[in-house]
Amino acid sequence: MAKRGPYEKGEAKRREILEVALEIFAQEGYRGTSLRKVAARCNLSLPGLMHYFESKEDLLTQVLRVRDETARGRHPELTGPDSYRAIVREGTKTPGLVELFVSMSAAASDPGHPAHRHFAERYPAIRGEIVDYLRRRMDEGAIRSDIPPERLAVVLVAVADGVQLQWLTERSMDMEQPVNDMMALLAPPAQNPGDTAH
Amino acid sequence: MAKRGPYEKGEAKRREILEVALEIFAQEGYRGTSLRKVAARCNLSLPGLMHYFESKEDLLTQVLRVRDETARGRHPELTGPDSYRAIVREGTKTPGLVELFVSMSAAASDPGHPAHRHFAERYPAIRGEIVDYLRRRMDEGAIRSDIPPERLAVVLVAVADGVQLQWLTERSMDMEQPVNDMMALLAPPAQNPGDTAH
DNA sequence: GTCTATACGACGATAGAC
DNA sequence: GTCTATCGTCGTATAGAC
Repeated sequence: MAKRGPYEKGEAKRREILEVALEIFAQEGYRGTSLRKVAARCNLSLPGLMHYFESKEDLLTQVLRVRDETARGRHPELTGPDSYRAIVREGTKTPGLVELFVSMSAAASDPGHPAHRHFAERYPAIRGEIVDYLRRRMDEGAIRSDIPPERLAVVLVAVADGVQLQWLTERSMDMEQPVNDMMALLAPPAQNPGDTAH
Repeated sequence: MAKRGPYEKGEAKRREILEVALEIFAQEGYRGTSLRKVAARCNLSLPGLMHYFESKEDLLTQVLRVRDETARGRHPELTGPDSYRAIVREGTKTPGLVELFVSMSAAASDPGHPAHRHFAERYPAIRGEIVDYLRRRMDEGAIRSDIPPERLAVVLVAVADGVQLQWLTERSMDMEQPVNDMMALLAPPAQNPGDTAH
């Protein structure tokens, strides 16, 4: 609102760059793709491209952010395992972006890396959503409640991420099955005779 | 045995390089550590170091292999979750090597990358060991058997890897808890009245 | 604010002398 | 087996046109 005039075009260009970068990484993979190549596809010189970003790491982090938002925004109605399956199904088609995600996870070790903040905020947010889902299903009695939902959320996120690591080298791997198995493990154990059974 | 003479010194030097590299990556992290720095600590020039390896990627892959072997070799008597806990406890002290592992996982996407073969062989091997463990515990009745051990192994490896990803940005995270929770989830459900109960 | 041109230092890789 | 020298490319930094 407050920003008008010159900002308008710049912001549009910035988004264009991010989308082009996203596309290139998806097609040709993140490794071996230089910023000069990205700049060329935007009809820009390298410094021209860097005018919009503080560093390469900054650009990559924003690419990751855009990827996250669009992936989730495409299926806002899905929740719980359904949401996971939809996201995984798209990840299968863009291995380069999965590679980017994993690479950034490693780079984000450094607290000074811009992606550090990104992951530090995203993980709690994602786990929070999962906790909400789990609590709801626990109240319904559809999920065992002997382990607190906060701890289960850590496990579920780990399964989702870890499966991607295996899938990167074993493309034949079914990324949905492990999460399905997890949900099966979360089914409540057989009730004791005098519990809530009729 | 068969290799004598010139090979002897070369092999020793090669191992020395790998150990020095392992040490540097553990201390200063894998990123921002150039091969020239590794070479310097070996009293070698860069080409002198590269005489022993085909490429940087090749060297890194071998570092990863050495790390794997020594980590497992240090606790050969442990099995199942105990083995995992021991390995995790060492990983906590060397974040640089965890970072290296995750980075290599991403790079190994490319079938032409030397680490691709490494992971392609290691994952089935690790899962195989887990399957053996699970089968043993299933026979004892200590673990539920409604999901085949091969599928559970995928889930368990995913949890182990995925927890590391979260831990890289959230160092306060307890890496053992999720695996403990997984083991709790694997406990057999309460038996039906007419099962094997006396 | 937007962008090009140019240069810089460091990287991994390689050729060839010793 | 190890070196010096050099190459091409990377991300980055600065000067200045528009």
